[in-house]
Amino acid sequence: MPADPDRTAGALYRTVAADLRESITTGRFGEAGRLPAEGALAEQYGVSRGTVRQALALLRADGLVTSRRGTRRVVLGTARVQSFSELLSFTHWARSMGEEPGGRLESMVRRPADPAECELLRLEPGTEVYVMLRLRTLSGTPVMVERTVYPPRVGEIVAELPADAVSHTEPLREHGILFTDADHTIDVVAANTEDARLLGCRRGSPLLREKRRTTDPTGTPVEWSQDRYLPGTVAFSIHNSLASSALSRHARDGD
Amino acid sequence: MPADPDRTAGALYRTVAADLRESITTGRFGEAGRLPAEGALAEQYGVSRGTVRQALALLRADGLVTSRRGTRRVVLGTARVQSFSELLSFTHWARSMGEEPGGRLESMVRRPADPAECELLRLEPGTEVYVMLRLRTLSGTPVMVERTVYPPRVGEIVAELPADAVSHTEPLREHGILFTDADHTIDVVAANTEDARLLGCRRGSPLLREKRRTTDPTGTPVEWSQDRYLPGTVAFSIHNSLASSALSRHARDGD
DNA sequence: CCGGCCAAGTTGGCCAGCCAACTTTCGGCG
DNA sequence: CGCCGAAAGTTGGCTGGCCAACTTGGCCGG
Repeated sequence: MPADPDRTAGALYRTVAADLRESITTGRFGEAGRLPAEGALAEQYGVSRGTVRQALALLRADGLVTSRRGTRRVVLGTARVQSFSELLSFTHWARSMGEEPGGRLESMVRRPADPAECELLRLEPGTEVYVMLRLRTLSGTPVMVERTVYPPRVGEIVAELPADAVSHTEPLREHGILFTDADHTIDVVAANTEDARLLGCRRGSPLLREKRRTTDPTGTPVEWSQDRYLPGTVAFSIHNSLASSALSRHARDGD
Repeated sequence: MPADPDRTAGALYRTVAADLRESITTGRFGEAGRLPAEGALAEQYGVSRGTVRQALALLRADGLVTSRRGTRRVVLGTARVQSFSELLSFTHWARSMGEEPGGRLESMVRRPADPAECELLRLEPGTEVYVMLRLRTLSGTPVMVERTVYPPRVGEIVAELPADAVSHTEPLREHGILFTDADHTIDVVAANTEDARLLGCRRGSPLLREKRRTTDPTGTPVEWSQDRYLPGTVAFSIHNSLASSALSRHARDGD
């Protein structure tokens, strides 16, 4: 699967968006320059203005351009937003940076879900889930501990994978398990004994935690994961704007 | 300014979106139920299908509903996405949680910008900037240290505010300084001596850091800020999907 | 009873057009 | 020279329509 989803689909507006994105990042419109008018772009690409507007909406959501009534769009930044899969898949992300991803399976157990897990994965109480613990490495050095809970349908497939499989999301996709929507929560926790042992840090030392709940196109949860990163190895980056915002700030209230 | 931007604008699609959002969060369509068809909604609200689609695009971006070709939309979650201003303004955010925000100005100095600041705020080398250091509190207890660099146009206004002003963004808005787009980067840092003194923690103890660069509608940077939160006081939450994604994961490479 | 095919329902995508709101520019006038 | 107003340019918003792609459920035949 190509890295850029804009290029994959046959949708016209994604093609236009991809082309504009490249023009922007290569500086064709200048550092803080202005884009051609919607009408001009429509004529240039041979599409309707509505299609151009769809393409520009993608760029605006990524924080590449501003847009307000009355003036041409202005280049905001020469973007770095990766594709959705680079965010979900550690493997994909690592490779896009030119690093060699690795994973060591520590444990994989099957047990009844606790009430909280049932709620998150939307399962009947007592359903069996698959709980995985993996140490993830970049070019051999440990950077992250991954604790993932899978519902049966997904866990059955993951359990069959070889223990040294680097990527789990890719085989899952081939089995028809699709990841399309994810909710992330990011905060700080202290390393517990297990974290410390696996990551080679001291117990109590700070880790960047990403909690993630992923669903498939039907809205069915397919994954509930807690990833704990060593400081200095990763940072999360988000763009938001008045036009549309998916980021929020929460008070923490336990796990 | 009302909390919900959907309600403020006269735009039809925002009104529809706000109404649908409420219907979803009050569970009118069920926990994981299905929405009425676009056509049905169009008739119900007396608008065209295109307008309904615009409204639904907002909900999809917020992670409230899925959408795929062939089936009705499905409720994903009963959302918690706040308005854009609740993310940018500590004051607004605190009040929406029922907490009493406070701020103590530690220092406000004017000095030439260093090269990195010039780059970020897009200023000529050597331009004078205003550097602010503030301790932010929730109901009296310190939770965050805020270090903000303002370009002259903005800094001049902030410098005139009383030292005990709780909110800075609100007065700025009244002076015509608008915050519309922001890039956030989230990671972990160790508290330095100053952080430790202000927050009452130990030097070297972990803090959740949010770096933020905010621009106005013209794309001109108006703020560059580093906020450092005590662990356990805040968490950041993001939704992303295959359809559109503004979140990304980065390798850290210094500040 | 099971499986496959077909039709209805639904969303994705694209087009053409219209008007309103807003910004910028430019020229005229004081 | 500077201010103000008009006009041109541009994006936001909304309508109505059309077809394609896809999902679902039911019908029919084996």
